[in-house]
Amino acid sequence: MLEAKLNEAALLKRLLDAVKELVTDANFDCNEEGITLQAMDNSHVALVAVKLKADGFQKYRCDRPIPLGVNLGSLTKVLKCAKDDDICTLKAADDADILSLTYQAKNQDRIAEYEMKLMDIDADTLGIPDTEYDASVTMPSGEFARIVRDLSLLGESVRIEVSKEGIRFVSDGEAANGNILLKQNAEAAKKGKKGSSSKRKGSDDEDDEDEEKPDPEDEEGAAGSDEEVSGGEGGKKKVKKEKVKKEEKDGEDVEMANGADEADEDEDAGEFKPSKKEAGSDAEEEDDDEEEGGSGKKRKKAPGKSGKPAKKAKKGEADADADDDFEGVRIEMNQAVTLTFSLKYLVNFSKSSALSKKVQLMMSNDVPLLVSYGFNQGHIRYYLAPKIGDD
Amino acid sequence: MLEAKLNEAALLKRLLDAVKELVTDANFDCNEEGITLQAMDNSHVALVAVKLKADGFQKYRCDRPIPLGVNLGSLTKVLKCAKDDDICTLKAADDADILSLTYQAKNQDRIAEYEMKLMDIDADTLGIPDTEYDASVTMPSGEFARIVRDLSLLGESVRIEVSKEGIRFVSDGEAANGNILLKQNAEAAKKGKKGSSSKRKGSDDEDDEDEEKPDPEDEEGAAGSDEEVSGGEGGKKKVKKEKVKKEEKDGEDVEMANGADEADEDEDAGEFKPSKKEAGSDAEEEDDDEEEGGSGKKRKKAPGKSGKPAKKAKKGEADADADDDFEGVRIEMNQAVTLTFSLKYLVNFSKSSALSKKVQLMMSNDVPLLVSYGFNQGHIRYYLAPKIGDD
DNA sequence: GCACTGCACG
DNA sequence: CGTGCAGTGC
Repeated sequence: MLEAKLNEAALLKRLLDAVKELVTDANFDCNEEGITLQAMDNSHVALVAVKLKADGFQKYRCDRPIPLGVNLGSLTKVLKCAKDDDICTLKAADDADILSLTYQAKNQDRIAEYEMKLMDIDADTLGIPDTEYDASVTMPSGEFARIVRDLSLLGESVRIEVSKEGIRFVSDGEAANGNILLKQNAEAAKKGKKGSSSKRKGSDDEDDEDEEKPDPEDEEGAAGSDEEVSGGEGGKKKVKKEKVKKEEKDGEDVEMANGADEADEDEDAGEFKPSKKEAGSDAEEEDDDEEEGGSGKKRKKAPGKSGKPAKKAKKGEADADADDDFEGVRIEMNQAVTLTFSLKYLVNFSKSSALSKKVQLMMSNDVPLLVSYGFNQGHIRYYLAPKIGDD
Repeated sequence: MLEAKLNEAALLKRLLDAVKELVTDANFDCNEEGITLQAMDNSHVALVAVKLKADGFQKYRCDRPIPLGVNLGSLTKVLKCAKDDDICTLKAADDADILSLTYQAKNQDRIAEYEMKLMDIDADTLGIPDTEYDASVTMPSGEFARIVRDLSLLGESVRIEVSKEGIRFVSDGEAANGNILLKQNAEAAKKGKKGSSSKRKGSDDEDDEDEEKPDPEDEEGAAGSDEEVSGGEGGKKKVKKEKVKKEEKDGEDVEMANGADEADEDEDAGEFKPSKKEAGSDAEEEDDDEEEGGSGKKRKKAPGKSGKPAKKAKKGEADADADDDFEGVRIEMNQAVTLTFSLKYLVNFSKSSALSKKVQLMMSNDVPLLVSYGFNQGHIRYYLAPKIGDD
């Protein structure tokens, strides 16, 4: 039985607005740790991962893992019936094919109940490769949205170049070329709000639950992250373990083609290859890593990139952006990275701006880009394989 | 070499929004006086003329005349990448086939550079007949836009009747007829802000550079109008010289079919006939008038209509609307005029409302309507031949 | 290939 | 609420 009480329906509404264009149906996987959703987009090029932590709810109870197969269009409609500040309670029986949503006005004088049919969705939930990234850029989410929207007018893809200079977005189109350079704000380097100098790690990614160790300084560290990061706080915030394990889900992991860490299939950059749980062979690849959670770093297969001293990534905070009021651009990198991506997807990702004032881009050469928006209760992350060649 | 720095990208953005639906490609003709664009619409029924004065730029330099052949769709896209208040710099080498646009945030923390391919456009730039108009109506641009949009729902064309009574827009549609009468505001007559009674002329048209004589009382008189109008200030503001010469452009003038002044080809009301510069014969027609600028009145070919004592038209002001805060409808006329126009085009013209709070309609029987929006740095004008008969 | 309708964004 | 863009149908 699931019962999850959310203080503001707005969060769910925004999440669905962000995801519904990318995916039509998906499982909301509920377990005692919270609710996660993972899905590939319809053309299997991008991957979305949403996490809502149990302790972010006003009340949360989930006796045993339940996958709620939802048509996102339907859920969006139902959520439109909620006011932004309604208290929203989700309920489902263990065996249910129905999800109940209750909207309760804060002033108690209105209660609305909706019931939505659930569906059986083939869980092509996936194991997300645990990757270390060579570059992490944190910037205002609105700015990111604006840039990719702008460049999408000119061409199909954007080359993102991260260097000491800053981050540059370049698009070559038929009729026009464009390039936008954002320099790292000077203050970004010294803004050691969380202790170590520029290492504030300032990411919205609060690292997946099993890999990070809660960082006390972090506001959201309290949110119950139980994963440990590789380096001490000194290093650049490189995500040590981006591989999201298929927690509680056994055997359903899918291999991301570009997740270079486990298998060096960098050539697959063009598209993720989700393996259904039924595809035992593929699943195995990831499964071995699945169960270990406590000790961080597991699964860091691409050690070469982690050469730099990883600082104690103070990730762990879903609300990196929430707590970090720094307005500018922060870049943390071990080496320069240049990658090319489809703008169509980035534009889509950038719809999540409503969820966070900041966005974090994590990149390594030949590895899928991670675009991460963190908020108090969790995060939404997108993975997008780079284009190969430089088309 | 051209380098033009505009303090607000918004101006260019609005200009392109206004023009791009009418014309797909056009030359931006740059010379030391500024930048002009003249083009017929795709079906050669309407004509647009845009002027941006050199002194309206924060910085302007143009060593020698350069025509920049631009695809307006592409330029629109590139301009969408600018924020309204970005400082926008246009650059082009003399021989260039590339236009560079740089957007600089006012706060300096972002610099975006775009390069757009230019094209060779057959300069069917045209000489715009210098017409005296029998009636001039200045009204809020939003009101004009609303009226033509409304009437376009009912029918294809509108009959515009200007009389002492006011200005009336009449549309007869299949299912319904409509007519809207705007009376001249009483105050318009006495609002002798500039000296003579209602003659404030309040037009957005600041008359092309060489034809007007600056009128001291006019706020925008300073804008450098050097033409004199026929009558003394007492008369109605009739535009004495609407013929836009092809400044700096030699031989490229085209004759507007309906420009009745030179040749009395009123029968051509249906469509403009642009003559390429190659068409030497046509060009000559207008060229003779081209060079005289200082002494007003030149080129007043249709004296018959100027029978009334034309008041000193205080045109010359590009920012007629800018300086004229008068909110109502002002009519200045020598004789009643009734003309019928295609609403489709008027609706299109009215997209320029973003550029000016006021619009000026200039009409004479059987002559193309001039719809003029003035702003601080210049103007945008549209010419539309009347429908013949009363269909 | 063009036009119309629906969806999404500002 | 209005405008623009994309997808579908004719």
